[in-house]
Amino acid sequence: MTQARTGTPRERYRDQVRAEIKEHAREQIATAGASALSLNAIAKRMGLSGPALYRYFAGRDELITELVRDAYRSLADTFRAAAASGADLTGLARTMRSWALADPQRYFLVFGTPVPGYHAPADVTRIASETMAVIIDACAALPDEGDGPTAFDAHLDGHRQWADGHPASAAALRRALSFWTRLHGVLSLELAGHFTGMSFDPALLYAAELDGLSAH
Amino acid sequence: MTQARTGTPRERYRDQVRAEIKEHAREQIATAGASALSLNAIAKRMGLSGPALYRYFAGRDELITELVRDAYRSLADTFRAAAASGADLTGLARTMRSWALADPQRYFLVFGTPVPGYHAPADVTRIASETMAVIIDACAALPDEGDGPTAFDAHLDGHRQWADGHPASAAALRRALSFWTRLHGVLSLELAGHFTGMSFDPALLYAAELDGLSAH
DNA sequence: AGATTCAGTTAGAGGCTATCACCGCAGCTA
DNA sequence: TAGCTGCGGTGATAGCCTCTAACTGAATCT
Repeated sequence: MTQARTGTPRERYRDQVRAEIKEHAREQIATAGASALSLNAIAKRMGLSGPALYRYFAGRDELITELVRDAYRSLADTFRAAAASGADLTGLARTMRSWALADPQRYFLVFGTPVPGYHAPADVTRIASETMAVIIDACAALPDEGDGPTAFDAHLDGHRQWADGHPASAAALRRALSFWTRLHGVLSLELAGHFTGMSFDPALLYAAELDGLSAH
Repeated sequence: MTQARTGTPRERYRDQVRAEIKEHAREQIATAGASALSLNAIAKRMGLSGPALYRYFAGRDELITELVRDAYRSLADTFRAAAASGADLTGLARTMRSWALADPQRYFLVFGTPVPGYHAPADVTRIASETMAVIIDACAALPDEGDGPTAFDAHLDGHRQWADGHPASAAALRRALSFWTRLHGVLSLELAGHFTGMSFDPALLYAAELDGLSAH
C-alpha cells in the first residue's frame, strides 16, 4: 500500500490525488451504490470544485471502470494469496465469502447487474481468468469422483480454451464452473437481501452447497 | 391483457396512459438498463412535457418500483401457469430460463444489484413467496433421495416459517433453496455476460446443474 | 531566467428530477 | 342544460448532475 515512491514529484502528487478520489468513490459506492456515484460530490468533499476531477479521470465512466478493475484485482490477489498459503477448495470458498461480505458493493461491481452497452476492457477479463485458474487448480487437486464423465464433461472437453490451456481434466473444469456458479448463487442472493425474512443462516446454506460440490 | 373496461372514462384514460408510460419505461430499461431510466425522455417520446408524468407517478422511484412489482408478478404468474400445466422441477427450470432470457433486464429488476437504502414493499415479498411455494411443491413431489437428512436439513427444520407453513419435508425445502440458488447462479452469470468468451454452451451448464439437483 | 506544462478556477451548456402556479376542458351535478 | 369542480397538461423555476472551454498562477524543465 505504501510504495509509489517513484517518479517525479508531480507524478507522485497525481497518483496520491487519484488514490484519494478513488477512496472517496469507494466510500460513496459502499453506502449508496454505484449508480449514486457523483464526481461533483467527491470534489466538494475534497475541497475542490467539480471540473478539477477531470484532470484525473476522463469522466464518471472511467472512474467506475477503474474501481471495477481494482475490485477484480483485489479478488484475484485474495484468491492467489489464499492458494499460496495452502487453501483447498473449501478454503477458497471461505475466502470468497469473506471477500464478498467485507464489501458487498465491491462484489456487485464485479458480479452485479451489467449495463447493456458496457464491455469490460480486456485486462479485466484477463484478471478474471487469473482467479479462474486458481479455482481450477484447487479442483484438479481434488480426488476423482467415482462416477464416470458427465455428458457435460464431454462438451467441456471440446470447449476448453477458456481455461487458458490449463491441463486439468474436464471433470475438474466442470467442478470449477459449479464452484463458481453455486457459490455465486448463494452469495449474490444473500447480499441482495433475498434471504432477509427467511430466518435460516445463509452461511449454512453456503456450506451445504459447498459440501454437495465436493461429494457430488 | 384487454380488460380494464371498468370505471369511469377518466379512470380508463388514466390507466391507459399509466400503461403506456410503463411500456416506454420497459423498453428504455431493456435497452439501457434501469439506471438510465428517464422520465423526461419518456415524456418527450409520448409528446408530453416533463412534469405531466408526475400526474401518473409520484416520481422516478415509484415508476421503477411499479416495474419491479410487475416483474415479480410476471415471474410468479409464469411459474404458476407452468405448474398448472403439469411442469415438474425440470419443467420449472426450463420456465425460469426462458423467462430470464426473454428479457434479461426484467430478470435483473428482480435479482439484480440492490440499492443499499431501498427496501421492497411488503406485497413484493408476498409475491416472491408465491413463486417459492410453487418451487417447494415441485420439490416435495420428487422421490426421496436415499441419504438421510443433511446437517443443513436439521437447521432448516428449526427455521422454516419462511416457507409460509408449507408442510414439505426439510429435505424438500433444502432442495427448493438449492434449485433457486444454483439456477440463479448460472443464469445471472450468463445474463451478465461472464460466460462470453468461454465457448461452452451455458444451456448445458444449466442442465448439468439441474441434473445434480435431482440426482444429488 | 524563460518557456512550458499542469492543477485548479469560474462560466456555461445541456440534461435530469421535482415543485409550483396557472389554464382550459371533460365530466358530474343541480 | 348551465354551471361548477377536478383533472390533465403547460411553462417557469430551483437544484442537482456531467462535461467543455477559457483563463490563471505556480511548479517544473531547459
